[in-house]
Amino acid sequence: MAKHAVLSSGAKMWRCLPCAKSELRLDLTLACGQSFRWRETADGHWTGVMGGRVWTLTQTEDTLWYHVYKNQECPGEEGDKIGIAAVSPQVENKTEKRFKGMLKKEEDEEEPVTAVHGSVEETEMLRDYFQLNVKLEDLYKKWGDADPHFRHIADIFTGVRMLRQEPTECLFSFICTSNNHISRIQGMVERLCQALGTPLCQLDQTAHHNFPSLSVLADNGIEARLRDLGFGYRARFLQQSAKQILDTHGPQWLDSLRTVPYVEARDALRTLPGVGTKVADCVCLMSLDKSEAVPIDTHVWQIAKRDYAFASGKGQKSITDKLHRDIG
DNA sequence: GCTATACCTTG
DNA sequence: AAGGTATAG
Repeated sequence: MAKHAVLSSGAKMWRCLPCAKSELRLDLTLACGQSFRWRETADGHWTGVMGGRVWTLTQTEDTLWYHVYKNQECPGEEGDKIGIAAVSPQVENKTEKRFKGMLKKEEDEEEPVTAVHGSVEETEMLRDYFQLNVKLEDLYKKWGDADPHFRHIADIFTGVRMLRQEPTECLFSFICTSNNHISRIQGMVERLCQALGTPLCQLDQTAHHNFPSLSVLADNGIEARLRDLGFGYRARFLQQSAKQILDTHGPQWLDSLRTVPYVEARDALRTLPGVGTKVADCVCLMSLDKSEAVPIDTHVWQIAKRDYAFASGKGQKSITDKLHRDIG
C-alpha cells in the first residue's frame, strides 16, 4: 500500500521552490483553523488535498518542499476509475483551466524523476494557494509600526498567512463551524469528503477525497445523510445553501463573487441559510480575495476587549452588527 | 439596535 | 461550552 511521503527517506520524488520560513510557516498556517483539510502525517510534513490533487508539504529554512501523489502511485480503491472521470467539475477543472491559461508550455511531464526544481504548474498552484506574491515581512513591518501590541507578539506568529482557498470548500466548511469546536469541525469535514467527495488516493490507511460538489450537496437526501454523519442542525443548512446557489444563481456563482466588491459579496453570501456575518466574512477573506474582510468571532471579541481596551462594547452581551463594524 | 432562546453533538 | 445563525420581541 502507498505511504505518505517523507523528505528524509528519499523514497519519493520531491520538488521545491524557494520560500523563507519568515514568509510561510506551514504548521501555523495549515493548522490555525482556516482550512480543516491538512494533517501532520509525519514530523513537519503536512498532507492534504488542494486543487484536486493530494500533496505532502514540508519545509527547511529557505525552501518549501512538496510531493504530489500521482494516480499510479496511489490507485486507491475503485477511486481511480470514478475519480478521474467525475473529478469535481467546478473545482478541479476551474483550477486546471486557470493554470493552463497562464502557461505557455508544460514542462513537468518530461522532467527526469531526479529533478528537484518545481514543475511550473504545481509551483504556480502553491504560489496561488499560499499567496506567495504577498510579502509577509512588509505587512508585519507595517502593522508593527502602526500597533505596538502587534509588534510585541508578532515574533511568536511569524509566517502566518492567509490561504486562498476554493470558494465552495471554504463556504461549506465554515457553515459547519457555528456553535462548534475545531476538533469536531475537522472530523465533520473529513467525513463529508469521504462520504460525498470523489476519491483520489489512499495512503497509510487514509483515503483522500475531493471536497463534494455543489450538485451532490444539493441533493434532497443529503440532509438525512449528513445528520447520520453527526452534522446536527447544520445538515439542513448545507443542503439548502447548495440548492439555493444552484437554483437561483448557477454553479459558477460562488467563483464569480471573487470579482465583485467586498460588501456586495458579503451580502450575497448572507442570503444563504446558515450564513451570517461571521461565516460570510470568513469566506470573503479566505476564498474570495477580500483582504479587507475582518471576521469577528467570540475570540476576536475577547481580544478586542482585553488587548485593545475596546470600550463601546464592554457592556454588550453578544456580538451585534454594530459591534462587527466597530471592531473590524 | 439589542436581548433572549433554540438548535445537534461531542471533545 | 464549543470559531454562530435564525427568529421573535
